[in-house]
Amino acid sequence: MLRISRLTDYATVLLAALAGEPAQLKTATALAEHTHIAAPTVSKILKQLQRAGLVVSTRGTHGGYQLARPPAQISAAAILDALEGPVTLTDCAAGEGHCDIEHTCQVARVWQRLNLAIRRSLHEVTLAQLAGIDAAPARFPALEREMRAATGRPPVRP
Amino acid sequence: MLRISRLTDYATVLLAALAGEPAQLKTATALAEHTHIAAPTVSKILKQLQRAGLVVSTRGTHGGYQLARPPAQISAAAILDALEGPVTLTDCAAGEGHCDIEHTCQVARVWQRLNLAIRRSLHEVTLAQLAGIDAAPARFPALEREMRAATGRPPVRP
DNA sequence: GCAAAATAGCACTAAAATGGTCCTACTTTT
DNA sequence: AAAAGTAGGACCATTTTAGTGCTATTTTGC
Repeated sequence: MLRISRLTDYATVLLAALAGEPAQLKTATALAEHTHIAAPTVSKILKQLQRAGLVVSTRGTHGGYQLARPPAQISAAAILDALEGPVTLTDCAAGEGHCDIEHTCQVARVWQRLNLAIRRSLHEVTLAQLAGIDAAPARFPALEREMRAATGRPPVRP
Repeated sequence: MLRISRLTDYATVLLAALAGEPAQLKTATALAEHTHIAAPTVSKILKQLQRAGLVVSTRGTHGGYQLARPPAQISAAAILDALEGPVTLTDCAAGEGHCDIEHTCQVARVWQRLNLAIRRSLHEVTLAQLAGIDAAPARFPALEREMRAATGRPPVRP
């Protein structure tokens, strides 16, 4: 849990490779060689990314793939959505609660809220940062401090 | 992805039920009836929670389970760890990078950092909040604002 | 106009994680 | 000794995930 699927990880690596020279077309096989990911898998992922509008493809002899937007304009959330669709932390959340403890059970509510917080974080991470071509590294420094302020107590022990 | 397994969700519900009257022993079957989770599954989960030290068990005729600590001292991170072990967002992270783009590829690094931020958030959420018996609701308000400050740019579009 | 080089889309298979069940052993109380 | 409970492990079914293969379709170059 709280895991990124391997294909999604591959996708970020492929996009990072494309982010190197955003203007240049790269073929699926070239990307496969460069990243050491199996060629059919690369193909499959690029098709999904194309459908999601993150890369544009050119067919024909000198065809290939390139980013649809500059790396700073592509968020990690967009990549995850492209590969895995919009995901929720739990499925109980949207369902009709048929457990006896509905009224006292905040569980689903809290998960959903946390889920939203995570999605927002993902939204702030850009491909430029993932690819390491952005001067400003991705940082999440104040999360802990903020959480503590919000919950009004010192951190509990694990 | 970014999903909590159903068993982990069940575990939080069971713990929330136990958090109602922390002093009281509850049997596995009683919890099953109360939460509408299948009895063998409840049993299985409680065993795992016991091994992880989140609940204590008493055997014998009037045995049962109860929380090992007050609800405010049990974090969501501890629950996840108990059910799923310490999780990483990707496995590439700890491995020896054998892709050609190592030097320019920050992918693993960023994922790890995000993973850490999420874990810290989970660490701040207490069972008391999950169970709704705490006056202060779990909130993650400033995450977005903080991220924006950290990355120094306006939010990208999805 | 035809061949080559590329992507597009689909279906299918194999493997792994997940969820759930069952059975047997141990412990405490009556 | 019996009953009520937990402990632990083996086991199976289902679903999800990862990967492969095949057949179009499009563009370039000769």
